[in-house]
Formats: sequence, C-alpha cells, structure tokens
Amino acid sequence: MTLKLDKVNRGPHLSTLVASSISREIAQGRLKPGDQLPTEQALATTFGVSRNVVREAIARLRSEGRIWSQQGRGAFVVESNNPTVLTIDYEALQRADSFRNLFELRGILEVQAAAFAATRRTEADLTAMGDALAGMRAAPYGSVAWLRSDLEFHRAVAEATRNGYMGQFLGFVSERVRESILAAGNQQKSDDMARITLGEHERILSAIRAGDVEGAQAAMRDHLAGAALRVGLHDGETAEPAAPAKEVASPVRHSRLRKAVRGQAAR
Amino acid sequence: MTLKLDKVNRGPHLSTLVASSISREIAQGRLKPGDQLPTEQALATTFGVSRNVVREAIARLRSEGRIWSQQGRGAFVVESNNPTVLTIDYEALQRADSFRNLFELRGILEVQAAAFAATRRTEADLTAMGDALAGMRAAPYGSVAWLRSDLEFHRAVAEATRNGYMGQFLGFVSERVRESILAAGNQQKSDDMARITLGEHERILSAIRAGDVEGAQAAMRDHLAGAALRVGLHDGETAEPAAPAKEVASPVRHSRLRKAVRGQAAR
DNA sequence: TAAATCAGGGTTGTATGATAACACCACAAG
DNA sequence: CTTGTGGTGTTATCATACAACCCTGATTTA
Repeated sequence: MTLKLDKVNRGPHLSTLVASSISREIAQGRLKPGDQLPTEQALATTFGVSRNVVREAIARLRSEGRIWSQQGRGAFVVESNNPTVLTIDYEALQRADSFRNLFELRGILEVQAAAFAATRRTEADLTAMGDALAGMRAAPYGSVAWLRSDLEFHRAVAEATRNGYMGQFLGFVSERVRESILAAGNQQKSDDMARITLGEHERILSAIRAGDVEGAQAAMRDHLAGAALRVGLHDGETAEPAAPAKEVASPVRHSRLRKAVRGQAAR
Repeated sequence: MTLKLDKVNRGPHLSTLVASSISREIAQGRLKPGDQLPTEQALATTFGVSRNVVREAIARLRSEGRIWSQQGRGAFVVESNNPTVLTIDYEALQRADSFRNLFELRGILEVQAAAFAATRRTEADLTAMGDALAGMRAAPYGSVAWLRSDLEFHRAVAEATRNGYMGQFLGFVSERVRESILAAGNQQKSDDMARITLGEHERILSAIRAGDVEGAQAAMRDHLAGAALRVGLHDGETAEPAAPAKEVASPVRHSRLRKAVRGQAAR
C-alpha cells in the first residue's frame, strides 16, 4: 500500500501532488460540480505549501478543464464533466483487457483511415508511404529504425486522409499501444516476421495507390490481425465481452502530503 | 529574442498566453524535440511577465506532456511526439473544415460502436437505450432535456461496446462537436425534425436489439447524415466522382463526408 | 421609498526578491 | 586515471506586496 504511494510520489513537483489531491477530491465527489474551492491561501495552509505552488496546481487543473476560476470571485469545479483533454491511464493499460480494447479502437481508426486514404491520397502521400516502406526494408526487424519507419508509414496513411483529427487521434492511440508493447517487451523476432510484416504493408500501399477502398480496408485489417498475433493478442473479433475497467481509488490523505511536504521544507 | 509576444492582451490569463506561445514555437518547429527552452528568467523578460507566470505556463505544458523539466538542468521539449494527453483547440473548431473533420471522425466511431453494440449489448444496455429514447419522446425537440437524452442514448450505445476507450473517445469527440454546434447556434427546430430524429434513433435501437450488425451500422450512418443536414453540414447531392486528388491539400468538401460515411458500408 | 453610488473586505492575478536543491563543469589532489 | 571539491547556473519553493476585480452593504440621492 505504501509502496504504491511511493510510485505515485515519483512526480517530484509539489504542484503535481497538490493537483492530484484536488483532482481526487473532485473524482471522489467530495467536491461536486459547481462547488467553490477553498481560497488559494486556505489551500496553501492546508497543504502546507506556498500559495505559488497552489497556483501552479490550479493552473494545471484549469488547463485540464476540471476547474474554472475568475479574478475576485474564486475557483469552481466545472459544471458538466466536460474534460477538454483526453488522457489514458498508463497503469490501466498494463492490463490485458484494457490493452485489447485500445488495440480494437486503434483498428477501427486505422481501417477507416486506410479507406479514406485510398480516395484522398496525393502523390506526395504515396511517396511518403513508399519512403517509409523503404526504410523498413533497410532496417533489421524490430530495430529502432524499423519501428520508426513503421510509425512513419502509418502516420503517412493518416496524413493522406486529409483529416487532421484522424492523424491526431490515431497517433495518440498508436503511441499508447506502442508504449504498452514496449513495456511488455515479450515479442519474438524472426526474419519471417519481417518479410510477412513488410508484405502486409506493401499490400496496404498498393491498394491505397490503386484507390481500392475495400482492398485498403481489407489489407489494413489483415495487417492489424497479424500485428495482434505478433504481440500475443490471439483471436480477433470474438463477441466475448471484456470486463469493463474497474477504477481503483487509492486513499491518499492530505495529512500525508502535508507531512511529506513539511519534511522537505524543514530547515 | 526569438520568442516574441505582443503587448499584454486582456482576457485570458497571461500564463495561458505564454503557454500557447511556447506551444506554437514547438508546433512550428522553432523549438525542436530535445531542445532546451530558455531559462525561466529569460522567458520572463522576453515575454515581459514575471517569472511566476512563466512557471505556471510551464506547469501547464508539462502536464500536457509537451515539455519536461528537471531541477538544476532546465526545461526541454519532450523527445518523441509523445503527448500524454489529447487536446483539441477550441478556436480551430470554429472553422468549418475543422468541424467537418471532427464530425467525420465522430461518424467513424459511432458507426463502429453501433456495430459492436449489436453483438455485445446486454439487456441492461437495451433498457438504458430505451429509457433514453423515452426521455427524448417526453421532451420538446431541442430542449435541454432532449439534448441530454440524446447524449445519453449515444453514451449507452458506446457503453454497449464493452470497450471503455470507445466510450471515452466517443464522449470526448461528441462533446467537442456539441460545443461547436452550440457556439454556432444556427439550427432551426421543428416538430418534423423531432419525429425524424426520433425515428432514426429507434431504427438504431431496433437493429442493435436484433443483433443486426449491418443494420445498426446503416441506421447510425443515416442518423449521422441526417444530423449533418440538420446542423447545416450539407452540400446538396452533387456527387462528384471520388477522383483521387493529385494536388496537395485540396479544400475539404462536404461531399467527402457523405461519401466517406457511405463508403463504410462497403465491406 | 427606490435607485444609484461608493466604500470596504475578500479573492484572484501578477510582480519581485530571496533561498534551497540540484546538475554540470573545470580543476586540483591522490 | 580516478576522485573529490568547489563554483556557477538553473529550477523549485517560499514569502511578501500590490493591482484588478467581485460582492456586499451602507450611504447618498432622486
């Protein structure tokens, strides 16, 4: 239990701790939407930090759309759960079902991106994809260069959709997926895999070049199914319902934070 | 002196202005990944603000995963484009093409969500959707209660996919779309629209209840096409052929949305 | 009486200076 | 060649002060 706290503690900034603490108050309902937060001075004394730190924490929460403040009045918890940012909990992704869900979401976006790319791609897009493929051919399977070229290929496909949000979302999801795979680090490499993976990419590119919408979708689906196999995610589209993610609330109290802070500030 | 900010603009906080200014420097490549930012003092003097404001801006950028700082060394632009959060610029959404792109992205997710819901829904999901529909029937078209029930229906569909990320992403995108529509505020209301919209929802629900994957997709596609019309995202029925663009970044047309949504049917 | 005005306290926004903690580098000592 | 050992620069935090602003309530005015 305390070990978990230590891990949370790795964010060495006091403002981070204060922000998470306030955030937790909101998440657990002790601060309801519309409520007014204590004054900055009160928060500062409560947490045992300077008002400056509290302000940085509030600036962060404000940028995340959780609270809203006005000069002369105070800070308030934002009314509707209206997050202006989308975050993915890194630790939750370590669980297999969460990872599978994210992989599924990525698949949806990738397949549709391939479809759009098949009708909207420019010559520049095609050359970018071709260059990325060349980079993969030149690099050993699984190497950093190989991974970079792989990412670059998918980025080029997303770019070819002419929809910036597609690239933004897909890049975000893919990055989370990639991190999770790297963290697991249990993928085996072989020359066969290199050839197979390369072939999958080539089929995607040729379908996109030909403007073949369904072919591009199919090729991308095949590629993702293959990728799922290669990272250990067997079976594709079963109707097996995955357990919804449970949220674990770790009880961290202010007193503890205050104590830690005080210990640090003692002089 | 590479960074420059105009005179003090009233309105948002100074830290917000500084943060977006630095963010722009990164986006436009004047600050490359791995680069070290100027010192806080230097930034303070170049922007003409106090170091405190600079620190709040940096705290915000750090929470967004754009930069990374360490005591005694400095602040650096994060290496890989590895944002831990996904944000959508509110101002960019005011532009019609951005809105169309986001609406297109939402369509992809909604249609696939309907497909998954058709195979994975539980009884509880179906009753939740039914309740949301009842709420829409009971409320006048366009009222707050109506909108809430509408949102609730789509949320229930996302929930039925048994994929938490689907709900998270879809909720995020839908919320941005909704905000943008409210900001524009140019939608007309009529009883006909209420009946039509309700009918669209009912078809979605019945297809999901029947476990009809393609039917659910089609019904959701129809609903989104109708919603696009009602929001003013239409371009008549001029179906130009899906000629692959040879030029870079041709202006986005709405016909693309139509065809794109339709193109998802092809499987 | 009713409305407008104004003074006061409270809160956030910003500025300023100081100190502590830490990283980096050069240089001397062994 | 390795190891300390300072010095310097940077971030992290603290403390204080003032400006801008909101709210309330009393006071003045029509």
